[in-house]
Amino acid sequence: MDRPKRFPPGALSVYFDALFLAHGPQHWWPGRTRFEIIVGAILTQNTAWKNVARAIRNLRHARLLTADAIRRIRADRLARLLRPSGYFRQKTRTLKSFVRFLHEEYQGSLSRMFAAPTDVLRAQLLAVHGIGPETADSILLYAGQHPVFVVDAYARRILERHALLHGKPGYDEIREMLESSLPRNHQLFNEFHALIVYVGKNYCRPNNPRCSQCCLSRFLPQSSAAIP
DNA sequence: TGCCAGGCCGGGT
DNA sequence: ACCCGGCATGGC
Repeated sequence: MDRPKRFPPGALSVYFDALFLAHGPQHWWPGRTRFEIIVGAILTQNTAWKNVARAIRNLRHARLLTADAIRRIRADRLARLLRPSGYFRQKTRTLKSFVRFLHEEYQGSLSRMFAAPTDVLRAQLLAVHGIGPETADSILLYAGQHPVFVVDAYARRILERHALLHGKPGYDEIREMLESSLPRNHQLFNEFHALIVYVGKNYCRPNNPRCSQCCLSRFLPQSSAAIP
């Protein structure tokens, strides 16, 4: 069992500084409460945020942005409200599963839940139907301030574009590479992931020649900076 | 008009 | 251990 692979020393820190200087703080995650952040993390699975915002607005108007309210509401009514976010039957089931878990394991208390050790809570979240690695880590980081790096499609694409991933690393391998190449600081992981999403949305898109804007290659040794 | 968006699961090799 | 189809809506 060897040490996780790492990125070139210092490269990620310099990249982060450049992104932050260029684009400023992103104030993530969008959401007024921890529970709303969790709901957003579930609803945004493979879905444009604009659609998620609609569904969250529906929940807010129906006063359903608490775990207890979601636990008590009928599934068919919840599903109607979630409709704009897509996959609404799946997401109804996932939300219901999460609040049941929260109720049974932590008496419905997010404070108690987030007081659990990161690795324990991560495993528990992954056991909830509909919550996978990215959703679990988004919940841990953005709602709970646990220091985990969220690996999403944007992060993967940017790293692949710059030939920083060798072979076909899985989610956890990429996450460990990122976490072990940076100070383990939840505020850094928060801002870094948010900036990656910003750059991914605006520049580093498939077939976009302006992908040079995502800049990562400028901060790497020539040997690892080859862009496909 | 098709293609895509801040994934995840289950069944098949 | 991978690979794939299904899940669904709204925007560009």
